[in-house]
Amino acid sequence: MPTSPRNGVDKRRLILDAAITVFARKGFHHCRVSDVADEAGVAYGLVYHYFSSKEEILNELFLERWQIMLDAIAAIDARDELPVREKLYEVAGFIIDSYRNQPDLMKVIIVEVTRAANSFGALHLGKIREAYGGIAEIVEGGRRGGELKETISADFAAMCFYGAIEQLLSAWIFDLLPQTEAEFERAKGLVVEAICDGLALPVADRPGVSG
Amino acid sequence: MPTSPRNGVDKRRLILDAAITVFARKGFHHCRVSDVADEAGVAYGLVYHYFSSKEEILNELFLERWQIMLDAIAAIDARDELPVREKLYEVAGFIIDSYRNQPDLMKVIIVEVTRAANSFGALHLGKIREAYGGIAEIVEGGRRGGELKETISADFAAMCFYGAIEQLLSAWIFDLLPQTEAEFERAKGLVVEAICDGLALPVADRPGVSG
DNA sequence: AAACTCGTTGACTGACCAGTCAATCTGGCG
DNA sequence: CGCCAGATTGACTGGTCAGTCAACGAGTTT
Repeated sequence: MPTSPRNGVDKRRLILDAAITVFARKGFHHCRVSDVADEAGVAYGLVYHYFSSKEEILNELFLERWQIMLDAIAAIDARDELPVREKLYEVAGFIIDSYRNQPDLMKVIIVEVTRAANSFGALHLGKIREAYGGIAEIVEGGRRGGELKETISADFAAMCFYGAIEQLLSAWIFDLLPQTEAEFERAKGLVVEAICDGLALPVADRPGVSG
Repeated sequence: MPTSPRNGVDKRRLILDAAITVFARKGFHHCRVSDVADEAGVAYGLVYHYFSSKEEILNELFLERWQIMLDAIAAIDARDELPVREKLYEVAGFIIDSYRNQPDLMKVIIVEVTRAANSFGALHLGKIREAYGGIAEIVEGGRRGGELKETISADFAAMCFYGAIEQLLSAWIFDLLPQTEAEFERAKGLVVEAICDGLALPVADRPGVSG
């Protein structure tokens, strides 16, 4: 797996970045390896010098980014001084910022990997499960601390939380929701509020029936 | 678009059902049209007698099922006597039962269509948007009736709700959660509780600090 | 029974494309 | 310089597969 750049340019990185663009634009299955090579401004064969197959490129993109997220989740959970709600806010914030900074990459990961895990190896399923697990850890901490209720299992709660975030990203990816800086920031708080406090108005606050 | 069966058997239906099985097992992109034909016990060419392309089969499967769901959501929303919470329970129940009764079909729809809407025409995006819209209508009704809070928009709330459910199905599809009758039933209530009441323990109920 | 309709068959083709490979280039080193 | 290692090139191949099509067959009509 050679990595040393001939001149100042890391061609391997160039190919990975080109793949992000191309996979995001045309979809993994609808693009050719030559599209990636062209986008990278590199000869067709060079792609196979650095990667053993088209799928390995996708693999690499996924694993690289996913690991960063797993580490971030673990780091957030380790900050014992934070209340759960803020930990969850940090997690939502991290994922949303990931999309803000690298929308194409996140699009590829969500559209081509996260929901297509059957086409790929069990490797990815394991990694995805780890993310659930990390969030579940945070929830578990909140339950132990008496901040979260016990009626909903940590795993189930983590799933709802992650599901809401992924749906949010999907909505952005498919242009069903506006993508402005303000919206990104607002969404962080909203998703935490929705999941932590729920949608229901507390009975005490409800208007009288004759209202 | 011919439909009349030669003998008692509707070959078109046979092909559609075979496609569900094959798409679910190998994935849309990783199976051949001949796999579908074989599974249906039908000649290769007959597939093209009833459908103009491989994609049209997937189209048909998606639209057929999705429309049923859209109608169900609208029907649930129309039952004015129900409180929002029960409407949402009905929606969650409908989708979960859809998976219980036709796991392969739901797997295909979620894995190949719902999250891959970029590969397909805007037709599907519109339909998916309609589902969000239908749920948002229900939420909107709940807000008008003073049952749900106003701080979270109906669209955003609908997205969280649908996202949680889809993540739940995904977890079943990829075998990350047990799939028993009891689990299916329990999940219906849990997802509504999580989304309506949230995960947080009301402050009043929290144990004392010196607990 | 001849003619017609249309469901049904499966071999075939034409295009596409992932992956290979032999040749070429470039820079470093003795 | 002469040689080597590794980066880079792009034409080529081998296999795959979606979609076509000419022929066949089983009812139906006249």
